[in-house]
This record gives sequence, structure tokens and C-alpha cells, in this order.
Amino acid sequence: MNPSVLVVEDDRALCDLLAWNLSAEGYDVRSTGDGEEALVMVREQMPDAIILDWMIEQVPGIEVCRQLRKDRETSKIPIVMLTARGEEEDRIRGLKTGADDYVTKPFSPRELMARVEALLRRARPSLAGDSLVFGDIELDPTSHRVRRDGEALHLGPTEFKMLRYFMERPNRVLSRQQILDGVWGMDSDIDERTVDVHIRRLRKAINRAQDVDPIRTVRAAGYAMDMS
Amino acid sequence: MNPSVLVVEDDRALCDLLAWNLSAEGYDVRSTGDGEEALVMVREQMPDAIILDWMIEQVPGIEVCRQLRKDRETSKIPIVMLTARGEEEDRIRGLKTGADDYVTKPFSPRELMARVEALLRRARPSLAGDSLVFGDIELDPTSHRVRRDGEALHLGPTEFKMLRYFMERPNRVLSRQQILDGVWGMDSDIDERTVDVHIRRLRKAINRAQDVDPIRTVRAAGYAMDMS
DNA sequence: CACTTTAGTGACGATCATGTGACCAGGGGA
DNA sequence: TCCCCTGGTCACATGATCGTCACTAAAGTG
Repeated sequence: MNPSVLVVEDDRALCDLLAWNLSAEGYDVRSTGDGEEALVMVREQMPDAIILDWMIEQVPGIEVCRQLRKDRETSKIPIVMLTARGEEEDRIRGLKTGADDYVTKPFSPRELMARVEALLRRARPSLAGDSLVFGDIELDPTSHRVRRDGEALHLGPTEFKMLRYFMERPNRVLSRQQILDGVWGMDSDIDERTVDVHIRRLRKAINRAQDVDPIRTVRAAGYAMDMS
Repeated sequence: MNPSVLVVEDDRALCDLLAWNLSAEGYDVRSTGDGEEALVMVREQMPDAIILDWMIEQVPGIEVCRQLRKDRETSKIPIVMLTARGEEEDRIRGLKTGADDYVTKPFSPRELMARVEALLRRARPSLAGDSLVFGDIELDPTSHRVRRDGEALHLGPTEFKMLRYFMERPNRVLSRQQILDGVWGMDSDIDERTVDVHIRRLRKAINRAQDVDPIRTVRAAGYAMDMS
């Protein structure tokens, strides 16, 4: 998966220029000229980096920056801001607000590329872990977090244990009894049908609208999670 | 312990100016005008950040940068390079070599300060420095001080130990028992629920009105403080 | 197709875990 | 000594989560 970059710039020509250059370097690029929309897009797409013009419609860049820094989910995304030459005060305020870098207009696209690259190089290592990965689903046992396609999912304790049980045994059909033993413990005297209900809850939690369900029902046998 | 910065700059007047400004901001500053010596000093002192002029005696700045990046020990130290206006090629080569930032001469000291600060904020969590940094929260174990966004916070002794325990183990879910063991000591016979109360007190102490709570409750498991 | 078996689904009451404010005890400094 | 800060515990409020059930839908079977 290529690193993704969101470009927030209301000068259409400049925006396209950036998008073109970034794409050529192998980034997935999205763009918008509107601050409000930018906030929405960031939350939807969780880009790996953001290029943010300081002077855009609706919402000043600094405000967008502040908003993003306030939210736990988005506060760690590297932001490069674009400022007009000579606006030193803005640059300082920007950096203090939490921008990670800036480039002064006019600038060379190559230079901007180099800066984005430097930021990504610095930000990325934190993404690595000893987590279980299954297609686009990622489960980190130590931090107890589950993500699909990068988006955080909320699972209850039982659903979490169950998903983990499945992900540690991919492509295997697991009987309800096995699941009960593995998730609830050998000596639990719980109805087998309860597993069904939890399977349902798990499906509900991990499958968003557009997703395919990774859990396969095996009639008269149990359930399995497969790599498709 | 204050963050330390090494200034590598052969223009004596500029060097002193930088040193003076950085000291005023509370950094420990060392300086040299020589590239060879710079390499030695970095290894001896392991500064938290380096400000590196691109055009210095003996060894070109880019070479110093390359050397530092080669060594595992030093490769993570943020480097800000100083370049003359218009040397765009140099800047790009610099960033590609591993510099994290640059400032174009002539520059305002305030801007440089802001950039160094931004870099430290970003780089520190990975360093095992004296002072722990977690987003905008900073904990200094030796002086027993905690700040958020620069503003001093008041924590009781227990809350302080607890915050420290968390900050030394970012992104991990810590059970109440683990927290009791780590903060109170292995042999304490304290009710697990007491941890909850202290978590509450800690939250109250570190979160001001506008802040996001860095402590995540993991139902049926414990608490975690996360970075990403 | 009619019938049987198995799985999906929504609801419900019970329980559990955590958040929250209050209380009291101990200890150190004024 | 007295008072203020702090720490450990408790009781209660508040949701979140759980296990079960009754009913429906779907899948096999002959």
C-alpha cells in the first residue's frame, strides 16, 4: 500500500501540480480546496501526511491544523504547511500549533517532495508492531486495538478475544465447542448458541458497509475465517 | 534535564547568537565550528538535536550528516541544516541524506527556535532521554515536574509515579495489577479499584478543558496511554 | 414441494466494569 | 498542636456487555 497524502489547497492549478508530482512519486493523492471538507476527508481517509495551504476558503489553515491536533486519531499525522513568502509570524504560529514543516511559496515541487519524504520516513516506524494481520484487518494484542483498513474499530472484550482466536487460527473451521473452550475457558457451561450471537456481534463490529465478511459459516460444523 | 543542542557553525558571531538564543529557551547548548570535532562531540554527548551549517571547515555538512545517519546510535538525532538562500539543490540533497529540516540564511532566531522545538517534540518519544515526552505532555523524572503544552501541572506523588509508569510503556495495555506492582510495589495489598480512583485523579490533573485524554480505558483489561 | 435442521436476528433483563463524589485517616509542616 | 494535603476505600450512578430466548430466514433432504 502506497503512502497517502491529502493536499488542501484552493488554487486549483497549484493543487493539480502537486497532485501530479506526488502521484509520480508513488503516493496516493486526494485533494480539496475547502477546510471543512479537509477535516472530513482526514477523518475518513486517515492519510499518512497532509499538505495544507495556510490561506484557504472557509477555515484558515491554522484552524484546520489545530482541529486535527486536538483529536487523538488525527493528532499524529505529519502536516506540511504552505505559506506565502515573508509571513514569518504565520510560520512560527503554525509550527507552534503543531505543523511539522512548512514550505514557502513559491517553492519547487522537488523540494516539497523531499520534505514530505523526510516526514514520512520519520513518522512511519511507529506503525510497525507485532500485531496480527489478516487482509485489511489488523489486531494488536499488546495495545488491544483493532483496525480495518487503518480505521479504528470498537470491539467488546469478548468480541476482541474471539477475533484474536480466529486470527491465530486462520483458514480453519472451528466448532462452537472449540470457540467456547478457547474464548470462555474449558470449564464454562455456556450454551453453544451463544457463540452464534457473539459471531453476529463480531461481524457487526468488524464489517463496515463496504466490507466483505471474513467469517464463513460452516453449516453443522462451526465458523472459519479465511484469506480470500 | 533540559534538552541539549549541538550547534555546528563556523561563523563565530552567528554561532554565539544561536547559542545565546537557545540557552534563553532553556536548552543546554554546545558548539563547534569544525566538522570532525562535531562528529566526536555528537558521539560523546548524544545531543537531542543538531543544528548544522552546510558550509563548514574541513568536512562539508552533508558529509557530517551522512556519517551520523550511518551509525545506529546517532541516526535518530534530528538535524536542522542551515543553507544559503537559493541553494535549492543542496537543500534537496540534504533532506534526502537524512536531514530533518533546514532553515535558509538569513533567518530569524525565533523561527529557528520554533523549528528545533517542533523537531524535538516529534523525535523525543523514541529517545530514552531523561525527560519523557508524550505528545504535548512532558515529564521530567529528576525534577519531578510535569508540563502539558509548556504549562506546568500539579500532580501528587502517586499520580506522578503513575504517569511515569505509563509514559515508559506507551501503547501497552496495563492491567490494574501491573499498575499496582509497578507503582505501589509488588507486595502491596491494595484494592485494584484504587487504581481507578487514581486514574481519575491523574486524568483530572493532566487534562485541561481543551485537551484530549491520553489515557484509554480498556474494558476488562486495564488502561493504556497511546501515541498513535 | 413439504419437512427438518441449522443459523441469523432483535429484544430483554441481569450483571459487570468503570466513573465519580465523598469520607476518613495519617502525616508533615506551620 | 492544628491544619492541609494526600491516599485508600466505599457507595452509588451509569452505561456497556452478556447470556438467553423466541422468532425468522435459509439450507439441506427426500
